[in-house]
Amino acid sequence: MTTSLLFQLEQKIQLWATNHYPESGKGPWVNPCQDERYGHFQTNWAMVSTKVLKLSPKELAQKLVDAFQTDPDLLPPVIAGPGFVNFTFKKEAILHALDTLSQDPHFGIRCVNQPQRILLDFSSPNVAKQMHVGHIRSTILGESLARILKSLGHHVVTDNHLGDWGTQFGMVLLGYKRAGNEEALKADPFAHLETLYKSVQEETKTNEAILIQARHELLKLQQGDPENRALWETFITLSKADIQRIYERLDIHFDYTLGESFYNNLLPLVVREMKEKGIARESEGAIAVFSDQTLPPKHDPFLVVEKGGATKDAPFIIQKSDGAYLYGTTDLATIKYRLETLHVEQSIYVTDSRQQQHFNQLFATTKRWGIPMELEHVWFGTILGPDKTPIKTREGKPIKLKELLDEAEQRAGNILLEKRPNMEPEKQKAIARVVGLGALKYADQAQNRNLDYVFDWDKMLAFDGNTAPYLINAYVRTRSILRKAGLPLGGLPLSLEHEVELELSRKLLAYGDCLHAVTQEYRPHLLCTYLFETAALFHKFFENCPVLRAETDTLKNSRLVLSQLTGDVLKSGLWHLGIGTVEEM
RNA sequence: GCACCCGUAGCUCAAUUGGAUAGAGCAUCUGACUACGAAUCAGAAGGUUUCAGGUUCAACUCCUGACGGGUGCACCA
Repeated sequence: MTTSLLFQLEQKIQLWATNHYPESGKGPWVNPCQDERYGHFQTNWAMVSTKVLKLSPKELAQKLVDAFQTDPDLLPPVIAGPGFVNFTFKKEAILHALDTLSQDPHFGIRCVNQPQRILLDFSSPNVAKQMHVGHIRSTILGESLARILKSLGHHVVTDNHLGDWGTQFGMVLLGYKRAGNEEALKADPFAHLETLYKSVQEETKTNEAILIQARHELLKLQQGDPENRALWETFITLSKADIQRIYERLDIHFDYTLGESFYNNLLPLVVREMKEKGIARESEGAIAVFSDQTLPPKHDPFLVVEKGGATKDAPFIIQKSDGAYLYGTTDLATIKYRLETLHVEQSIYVTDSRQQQHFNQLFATTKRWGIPMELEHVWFGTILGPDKTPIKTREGKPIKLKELLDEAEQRAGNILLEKRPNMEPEKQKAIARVVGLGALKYADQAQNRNLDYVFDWDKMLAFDGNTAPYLINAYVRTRSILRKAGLPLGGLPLSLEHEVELELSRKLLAYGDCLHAVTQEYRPHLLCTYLFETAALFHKFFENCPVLRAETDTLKNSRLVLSQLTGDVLKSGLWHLGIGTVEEM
C-alpha cells in the first residue's frame, strides 16, 4: 500500500500513456507545483512526446485531460500554457490519504521494487592519528545513506575500511624505534603516536633518506616481520578503542570494520592476477595498469592529454618498485572480497572530492577485471574555516573531532542555559547533547554535498533558519500539544478547513517520495530541505489553527492527526539523518 | 599545462535534473506574546543567475569560448 498521491498519479498517467501511446518513449513524469494558480501537480508529457507522436502539444494534452475527466481522486485536469496539464486532487482524496498515512507505521515510506545488496564504505579514518574534522563528513553522510537505503528495503552492509596499513605506519614504526617510549605510550597513546608520526613526516619533507627508511619499515610490516607486527598490534588496539568512543557518541554503526591490513594476504594474488590477465604490467620497476586504448583519450582515466593533443600515461600503480603495495591494490582486493564473501551487488564509497581520479581508475580497472559490481563514488567538498581555506585551529592544525563534539555540546548547553534557566542541570545536559550534535550533523548535510561549506557555529546553532534546533523545536511543539490534548482518536471523518492545513497535509504525504529522491543521487540535503519546509508549515499551522480550542470535535481530531503526523515525520526524517529528538527543550 | 568541481540577493545556500513569475534563511526595516511553548509567526526590501555566443516552444540547468575561485595530476591515502 502506498500513501503517496503523487506516486499513484504518476503510475496512472504512465499506464495510460503506455497503453495509448507506447511509442511515446520516456513517458510522462509529474511535478509537484507549489503555485496554487497552476494546481498542485503538473505534467509536461504532452510537450516532450510531441515530436515522437507527431501531434501538437495541445491536441495531446487534450487527450490526457479527457482521459482523466472522471478520475475519482481528481478535479478535472486543466491545460495550461503551451501544453502543460495541471492536476488537482479533491480534498476528499487528500483526507483519505491522510487517514491511511496516519495508520501507516512507516509514514508512507515504500520499498523499492528491486532491493539490492549494497555495501557502504565510509568514515575510514587513518588510525595513526586521532580522528579530526576531515573525517566528519564521510562518517555522517555514510551513516545517513545507510539508514535511508535500509529503510527503502535494500539490504545494506556497512564497512569501515580503516587506514591501518599504509605508509603512515611505516612512519609511526620508524618514529617509535627512534624515539618511542613505552611509558609515554601507555599514559596517552594517541598523543605519543601522533608526535612520533608528525616528527617523521616533517623530516621526510626535507630528507629523502628518512622517507626511504619509513617505506622500508612498512615493507617489513607487510612481509610479516615479527617485531613490527607486534608493535603494530599494540598501536592498532589503542587507536581502535579511541575511535570507537567517537562512533558511540555519534551513534554510528558498522557491520564490519575490515581495515586495509585485513587484505594483506590477498595483495600478491591480486597483483599476479592483474599481470596474468594482461591488465597490469611492469614499468620502471613498479607494476601498474595502463590505458587499454578503448576509451577516447579525453575520458580515459589512464591518460593525460597534453596541450598539442599528445597523450601521456597516468598509470594506476598497484605495486611499488620496492615491492610494497598501495591503496589501490588493497582497494582491488577489497572489491573482490566484497563480491565473493559478502556477495555485494553494489558498492558505494563516501569520500573527499580529491579522490575522484583514484576512483575513476579503480572502477575502470575493476571493469576490465570483469567484476560484476556496480560501483559508485559519492564525493563531497571540504569544510572551510571563516577565512575560506580548509578549517584548522589557530595554530594551523586540524581540529580534533573529539574537541569539535565537545564544543558543539558546550555551545548548545550555553544557549539552553540562557533560554531555560530553571531546567535541572542533568536534563539540560542531555538535551544539549542531542541538540549540539544534531546541529553539527545537520549543518554537514543541509547543503549539496559537492560544494565546500563554510563552518559557522553561530549559524549552525541558531534556532531559526534551516537548522537542527529549528526542526527539533517544531517536534517539541507537536509533543507539547499531544501531551496536553491526548492522542488523536484516529480514523475518519477528518476535515481540513484552513489553507495551511491542506498545505501541511500535502507535504506530509510526500515524505516517502522525498526519501526516494535522496537515494537517486545520494543527496541527503533534499531530506533536510523537505524537513525544514515541513517544520515551517507546522509552525504556520500552529499560529493559525488552534488545536485544543478547535470549533468541532472533527476539526480537533484532524488537527491532532496533523500534529502527530508532523511529529512522526520530523522524528523519522531526523533519525534518517542520524539526528535525535527531545520531548522538551 | 591538462582534468574534475564551482560561480545565483549584502552573506550562507535552494531550484524536483530542460519547464510557467529563480526560491529560502541570515542580516536590515515594520508588526504580533497575562502563550495549545515568541526557541515562533506575519509583512517589506533585496536579482541582467560572472561575461559573450549557440541549441530549444522553453536554459541557472545543455554546447562553445572567455574571466574568476577550489582540487588533483607515477610509486601518499
